Amino acid sequence: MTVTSLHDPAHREALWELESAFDRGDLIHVFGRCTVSYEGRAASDLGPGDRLLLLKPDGAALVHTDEGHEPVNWQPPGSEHHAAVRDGRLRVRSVRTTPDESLTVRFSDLHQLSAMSVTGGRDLELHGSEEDLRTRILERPELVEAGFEPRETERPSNAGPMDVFGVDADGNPVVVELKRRRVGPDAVGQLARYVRAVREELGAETTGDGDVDFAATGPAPTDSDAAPTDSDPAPTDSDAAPGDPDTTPVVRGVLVAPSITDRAAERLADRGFDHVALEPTPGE
Amino acid sequence: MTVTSLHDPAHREALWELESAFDRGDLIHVFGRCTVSYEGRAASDLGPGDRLLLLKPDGAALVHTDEGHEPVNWQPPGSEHHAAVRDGRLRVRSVRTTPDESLTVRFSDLHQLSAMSVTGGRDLELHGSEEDLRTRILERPELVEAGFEPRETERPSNAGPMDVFGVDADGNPVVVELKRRRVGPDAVGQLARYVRAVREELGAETTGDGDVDFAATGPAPTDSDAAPTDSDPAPTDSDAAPGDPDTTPVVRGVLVAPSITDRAAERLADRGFDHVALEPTPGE
DNA sequence: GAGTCCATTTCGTAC
DNA sequence: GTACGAAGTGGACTC
Repeated sequence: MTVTSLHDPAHREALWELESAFDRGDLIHVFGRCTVSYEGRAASDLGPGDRLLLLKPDGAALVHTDEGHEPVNWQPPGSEHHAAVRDGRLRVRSVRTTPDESLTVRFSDLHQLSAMSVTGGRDLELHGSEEDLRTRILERPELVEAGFEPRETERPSNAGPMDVFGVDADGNPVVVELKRRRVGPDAVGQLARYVRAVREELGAETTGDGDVDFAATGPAPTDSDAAPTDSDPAPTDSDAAPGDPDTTPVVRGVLVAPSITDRAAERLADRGFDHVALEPTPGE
Repeated sequence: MTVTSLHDPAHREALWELESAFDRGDLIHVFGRCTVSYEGRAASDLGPGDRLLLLKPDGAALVHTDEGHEPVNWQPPGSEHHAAVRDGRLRVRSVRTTPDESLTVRFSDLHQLSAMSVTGGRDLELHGSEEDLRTRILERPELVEAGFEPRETERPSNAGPMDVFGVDADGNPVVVELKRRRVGPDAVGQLARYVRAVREELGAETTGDGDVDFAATGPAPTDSDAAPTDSDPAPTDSDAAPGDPDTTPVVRGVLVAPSITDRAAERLADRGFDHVALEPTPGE
């Protein structure tokens, strides 16, 4: 028997079944009229209504109405479920710590209670993620631009790890930020942080260590010193190449995403960065 | 009768019940062994296992395993549910457009099917959100700092709407960014965009329109956003009146959040912005 | 519709 | 545990 189901159970009857379902590690479904209150990172109250309460053996609790993708209230995995009868009514409380949070469901009517034993795979194979985009680029770097050579992924920096780090055809360092979908200005800010970190590194260290031979200048000039590539003959507003090429470390920023918003494009242009339109998987 | 429940139904029996439950607008729960496949913005496959499929009358579909807060697969509200029997097995498909996406659940075994009619409130009263923090500040501006005067909320700008805009005791414009919880460097970037936008506005328009009388500087230099660097040696806060007070519009940035990460603090200092530690609701 | 930003985001992962 | 970023993010709201 993999499913135990009670129809319109008495509250105390439901309590017994709940307790034993907790012990069995079942997935539990309680449908009935209830109020819900939550207190923790925030606080909330929900008046009377019919809802579905899902209690998982890993501690997760979900309260669903008949609308929406998201549960109206919930408790994350790792919580502890407790059931009791107070004033003749079933009360289910799910509690966790760090942060201290508790979810309380008070039932006035119980329509159905089911306890289900669950077996089988939980691993999802997902395609089209940012990781797929990275793989695609590492296998075909020319999709970024002709002559691009990836050198590192998740390269650490003061601003955190950057998605892909490499060099262009001219040997200039290139920071690549990947997004699996259309992006707004925030992604440009993220890219800018990484580029800035690399510029500071090169400016500070003044070392051409490793196989990438960068000349070093003083601290990176104000900005907008990205190098125009041949294929990109006019970065909208780069007051290009002011100083001696020999002493100019050009750290470029490239945002790879299927598309970008206008505002993102502006910000990208401000910084002298490039956008490469690319999807995580080769469409069709 | 608010609940219809079938125990170990035949697949065709389940199909009939599903169809009529769709018609009734019921909340539907199907528990059984199944495989799941999704295709749309991304694509995924899930091997055989016991799962709970929740079908809502608004078009939402959720596939839950016995673990996790998040459904392993889903379809958002607005989708259309279709059920059929293929090769003697129940197949449920949920489809939507814009973007084109479909979720397919193929059952090999049906353990239980329930259809529930749902009535009652769905409105949640939530406390402790960013909006509560804004309300708190508008009612007690001194929590930001002595002499602070809020002038506008959701003030529009080139960089989007800023949470709170006002002036400090010296009449300097202040951009306030609110966060209900501890924040990282991204929030500083967001604040910086707004401050930059206001600076450009003041620089560009050179008009003291409205009741706030700001003088104007030249337009912000090319970058000024990502390059605090050397030329901008950490005006820790209110580097008050360096030049002629008459021609110096000091646009300040204030991040209001319960706490911030180290990196965020660095970035904040770089920009010369301030942090005010404040919770959405008065503690206790 | 697209753009922008909040969220009790959740989730994974590295430090 | 904290920090940081991805997500089929979802959801609300504006333009």
